[in-house]
Amino acid sequence: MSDIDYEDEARASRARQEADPDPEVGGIAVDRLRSIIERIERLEEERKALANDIKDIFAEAKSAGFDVKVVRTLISLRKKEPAEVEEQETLLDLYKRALGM
Amino acid sequence: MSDIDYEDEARASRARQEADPDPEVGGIAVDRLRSIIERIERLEEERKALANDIKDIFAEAKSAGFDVKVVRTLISLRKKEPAEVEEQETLLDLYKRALGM
Amino acid sequence: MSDIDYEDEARASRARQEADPDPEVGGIAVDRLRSIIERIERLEEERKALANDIKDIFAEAKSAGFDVKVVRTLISLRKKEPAEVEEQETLLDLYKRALGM
Amino acid sequence: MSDIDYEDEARASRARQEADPDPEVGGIAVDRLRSIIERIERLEEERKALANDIKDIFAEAKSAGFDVKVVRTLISLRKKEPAEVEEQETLLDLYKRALGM
DNA sequence: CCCGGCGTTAATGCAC
DNA sequence: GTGCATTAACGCCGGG
Repeated sequence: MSDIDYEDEARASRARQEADPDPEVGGIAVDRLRSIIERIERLEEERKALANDIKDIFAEAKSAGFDVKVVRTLISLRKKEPAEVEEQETLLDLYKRALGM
Repeated sequence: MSDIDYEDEARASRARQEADPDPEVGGIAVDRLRSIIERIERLEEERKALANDIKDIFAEAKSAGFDVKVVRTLISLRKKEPAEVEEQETLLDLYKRALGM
Repeated sequence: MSDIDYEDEARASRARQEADPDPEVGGIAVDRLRSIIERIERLEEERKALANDIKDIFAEAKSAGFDVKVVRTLISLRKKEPAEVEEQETLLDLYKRALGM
Repeated sequence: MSDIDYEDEARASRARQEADPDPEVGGIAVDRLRSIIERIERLEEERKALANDIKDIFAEAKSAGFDVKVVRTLISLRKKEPAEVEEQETLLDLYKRALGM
């Protein structure tokens, strides 16, 4: 363990931020770390907001009488290459027949 | 199975979209479904863009010498109530001691 | 916070384990906790072993020329009620037609 | 698309299973596929049974007054190398201090 | 008894 | 190609 007083360091860090081009605490580039974390947190908030919006739309779909699971399937199909989808379906049928299903 | 010709229906649907306030195909409120799916797809694109932004920042963190896994831990800790974190840590220590760890 | 010295308690606990029918450390039923954890760990090991076995079989399937993804789909279909599968497929077709897909 | 009648093939396949060392349906090694799927399904059943056992033990832990979440944390810590855990904790503390947390 | 939320787990895509 | 990290699906759990 280091004997640096990090509380004091933290206070001092803020005091010298204009003067020091690369302030460090315990060998850590404080401002860089803080910037990284805060940008990520901001973006995650936006992501969460979008997730909520999407959830709301699924709820709307449900209340409009659509089968939500099927709507999800449809969306995921639309993401894929049609040729790929066709290929997989063909193989699935083949395997089913092989098993007598 | 219905004997409606859905191909024709699909074409007809597009033709009468201005006139018909609630066009349906096979009992499905087409415009409603289309709207739902397109809005979700749009939001998912935005979500994906944000995910990429976040990934870039983690890459930046890594190249700046930070331990990405620890940065993640830090961010997740910041999301939680401090009291909750403290409580869990206290219990964890208690259980560890009980087991002689 | 308790003022019990857990280090001492831990040592004492080991000393009295034969004598005490319900040994506790810091209010924790030590043997109960240890039993719970060890049983879970044992079962998780078995689970992991089975997961490896399954992975091996998928690898075998792949090297035998089967499309692993399709095999997975097939297995998941077999888990579901046929009526349910049929229902979902019917709805999916209906939605596709509604969207002119 | 092939013009083979898979229904007939499936019936025929069962008829010749003793005689034919490598029966195929539509180019698929039927017995091989069936074997793969059935072995996987069997192993998955065992996996599910183990998962249930584990769940029961967590329920037991809960009713014995243990904090289930903390017990999970404890188990996951025990899976990791102690040196690794120590390293991560040290870094986490360092980063926290750098941020004045 | 059903529903939504949460946590876990399997599946996909990405980076090395 | 392998392993890892993310993301979507599933099942359990608590609340209405």
